[in-house]
Amino acid sequence: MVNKKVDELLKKNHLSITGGRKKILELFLQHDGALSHSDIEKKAGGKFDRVTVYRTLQTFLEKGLIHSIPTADNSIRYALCKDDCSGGHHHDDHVHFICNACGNTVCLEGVTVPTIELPGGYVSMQVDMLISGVCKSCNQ
Amino acid sequence: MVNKKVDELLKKNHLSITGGRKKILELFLQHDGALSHSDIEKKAGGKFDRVTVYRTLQTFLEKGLIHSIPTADNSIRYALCKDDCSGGHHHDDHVHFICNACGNTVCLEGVTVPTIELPGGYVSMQVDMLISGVCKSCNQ
DNA sequence: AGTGTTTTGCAACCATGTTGCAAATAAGTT
DNA sequence: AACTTATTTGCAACATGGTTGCAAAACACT
Repeated sequence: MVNKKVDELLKKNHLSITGGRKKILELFLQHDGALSHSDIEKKAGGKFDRVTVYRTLQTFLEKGLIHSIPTADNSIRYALCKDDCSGGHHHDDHVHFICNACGNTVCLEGVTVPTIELPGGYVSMQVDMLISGVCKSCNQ
Repeated sequence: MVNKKVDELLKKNHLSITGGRKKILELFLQHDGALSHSDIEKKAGGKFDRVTVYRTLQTFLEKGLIHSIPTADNSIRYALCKDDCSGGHHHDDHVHFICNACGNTVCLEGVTVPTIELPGGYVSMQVDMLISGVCKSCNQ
């Protein structure tokens, strides 16, 4: 049951179990891809206030339940962290794929970010890869 | 002289030479780092209308003079394309570094984006790398 | 200098994101 | 189950970011 999983996740992260949080977590679990704020608002059917959605996403981010994906069109997307993003503030490096055809964004879990040689003096703390192209579903 | 270079760049791209465009190009040439829309507005000292800045950036993007850099905080930054981004719509892959200390964003020209093995069915068209950490200047 | 095209500034508008505060809801206790 | 406290929500209001239409100004060309 999805509902049970949602409750567990919230409890594990010391968050009050409320309707809004449950609904948004469910959406993430169901969708299997990244969601933007407006995606969530639409899918939730106007049932929750805009502000609540913003605050919930903010909370989930801080607790490490989701991570944010930068995009070129100024619309942050969020995706569930598998394995709780190794629990805490230190996020893993991610490879994200944005499909130009369907607009969907997915987090490629299997692909590892290669190590990069930076010029002297630069210290890397986090690496994000953004790959755009055509995804599996759209590629016939 | 910077002024001459600016004029040349505009002429080469079949753009009318106007005060606003010259000023914005100068800012990019001087700053050696990525600029956001609001950066430009501030640095230009309120001399130009907000709309003009937006439209100028849009034009520069289309002509391949600048490229946009996705960021995690929903504020697109723009940077000059060295070598005119190999002239045209096909942008090269870029590695961008965002400093958590000074907030500055630079385009690391020397670093090449490694080739990545994507899962079957995925076709890559463009790759962007976003590395955050501490930059050379801030690292003492 | 004169003419046609391009660019600018203004006003108005919509989308996105934030803050303060009172009302509502959840959690913990007896 | 009722009560108390802490947390969360919704509302209003605001700030910022970005777009569009249109008339006036600036530019390019002869």
